[in-house]
Amino acid sequence: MVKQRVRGSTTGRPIMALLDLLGRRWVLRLVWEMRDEPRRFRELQDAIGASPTIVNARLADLREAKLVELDPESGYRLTALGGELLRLFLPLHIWSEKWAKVARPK
Amino acid sequence: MVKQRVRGSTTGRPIMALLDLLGRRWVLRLVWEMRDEPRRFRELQDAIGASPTIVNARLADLREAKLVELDPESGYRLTALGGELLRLFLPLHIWSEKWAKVARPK
DNA sequence: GGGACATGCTACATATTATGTAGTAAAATC
DNA sequence: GATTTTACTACATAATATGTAGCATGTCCC
Repeated sequence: MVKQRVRGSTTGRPIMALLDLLGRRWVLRLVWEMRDEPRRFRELQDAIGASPTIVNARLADLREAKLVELDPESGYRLTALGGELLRLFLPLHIWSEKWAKVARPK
Repeated sequence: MVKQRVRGSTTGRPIMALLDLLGRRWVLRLVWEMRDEPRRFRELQDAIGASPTIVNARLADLREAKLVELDPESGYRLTALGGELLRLFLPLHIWSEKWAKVARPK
């Protein structure tokens, strides 16, 4: 699964590449599931309820992006870089509670 | 396109619903393209390079989530709520530059 | 009033991506 | 050496996105 360019972008600007990566199905959920501690492949699979095929593919994307790494001892975990990204996302948790009161998304 | 439940989640927790919405293809890009000013349907379509079918579907998702609204005078724009979400995302812009130096994602 | 244009949006055949289920291979544990 | 746990792959089916064409409404302009 080799791609020559950033999906959906001709600019190659980092923010576009990042939004593209984060916009792939299950990527945000995977990062979220790893927020507290390392998780095993099957744990992640069960937690998000996706097929092993796609869990594996997305973990590969995240590892290539240096956001996630596999520690054989403990499982998949966020890298230092991945941890930084997660911290940027943490405010979403609180905000989502407020948002849920206004909108009821499908 | 009616769904009974939040995709990929049985909990219904707001953060899961939010991550699900933001994880749909083109959603993050669409929000990003509206960051500065309202954009027309075709502008958005051209900017992100997706098909009108899916642009329309994602705009519908975003409108239903009260993050985006259509002003006939100026085009699609972020709601107050959508603006709040965007502000939470702005740090990503700077961070992505740093990230790009370390990882070269496909 | 009639043509040109911009608007949001739909139709639909094709291509891409995800699912669901089964299974492989290697290492650890009993 | 058999069972269990581990990451991961195969592959047929289903869901989703693409690409292209076009519709319907409104406004501008002569």
